[in-house]
Amino acid sequence: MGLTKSAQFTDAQNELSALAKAIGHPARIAIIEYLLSVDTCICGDIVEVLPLAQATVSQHLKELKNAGLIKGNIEGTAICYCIDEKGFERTKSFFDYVMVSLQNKRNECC
Amino acid sequence: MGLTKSAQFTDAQNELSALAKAIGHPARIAIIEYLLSVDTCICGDIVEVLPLAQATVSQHLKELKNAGLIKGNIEGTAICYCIDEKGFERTKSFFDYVMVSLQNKRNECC
DNA sequence: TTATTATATCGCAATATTACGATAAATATA
DNA sequence: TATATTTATCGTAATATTGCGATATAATAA
Repeated sequence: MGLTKSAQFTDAQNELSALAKAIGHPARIAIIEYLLSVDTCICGDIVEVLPLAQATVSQHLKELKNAGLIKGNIEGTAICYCIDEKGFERTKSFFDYVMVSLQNKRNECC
Repeated sequence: MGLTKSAQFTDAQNELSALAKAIGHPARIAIIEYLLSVDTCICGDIVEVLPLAQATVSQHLKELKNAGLIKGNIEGTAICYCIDEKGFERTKSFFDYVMVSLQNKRNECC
């Protein structure tokens, strides 16, 4: 089997899990952190910083872009990537919701 | 190959990506949402709510527990699971950091 | 036009995840 | 003790992800 039953879950559940999944790799965390540390960036910069081959980095960038966490502009022969705030805001609002729910509950269960 | 090069990344990067990875499945989002919506819960409750077999749900619960996102108490023949605030706080602080970094930057790149 | 440079995609091999039925383990009940 | 009930684990099959070398693609430079 091994096929996630996406159709059985809500759109919100699928969208949020897709965002979290995209963040769920150390190389992609490193890319996000790097993008936050520089004003602008091209793919080549990141390849030099990461301990991975160019093809692999390109793949990780694609996944972050598909998830809506980064966006890119063509800039001559290079591509300038940067953080896409909207994706992060959606993910952050989930954690805010979780935190608020927890405080409204004061769970004595465990 | 297919073996994530964890050793090449920092502990913080690996820990955070592990948390995000655990959240990165719609069934596990659904479990978290369910735990937030009830005061207490046992595995049987969740199995009825989710469109998955009991063995699969148990596996997802185990992953959430390993990631430190939920915790469980033995309660007779049942197990009471609930949210582990610490794991969520660590993940949330990452998004807070990302958001603060973005605001301090006003990225004109893309 | 012909390099050169930068990024993306293809194809492959290896590991990981997902899902489930069957079964084990542990506690409660008759 | 025997039987149900509940959750965990095992074994297996299928799909997904990771990583890289090789190659394609696109734009600049000579």
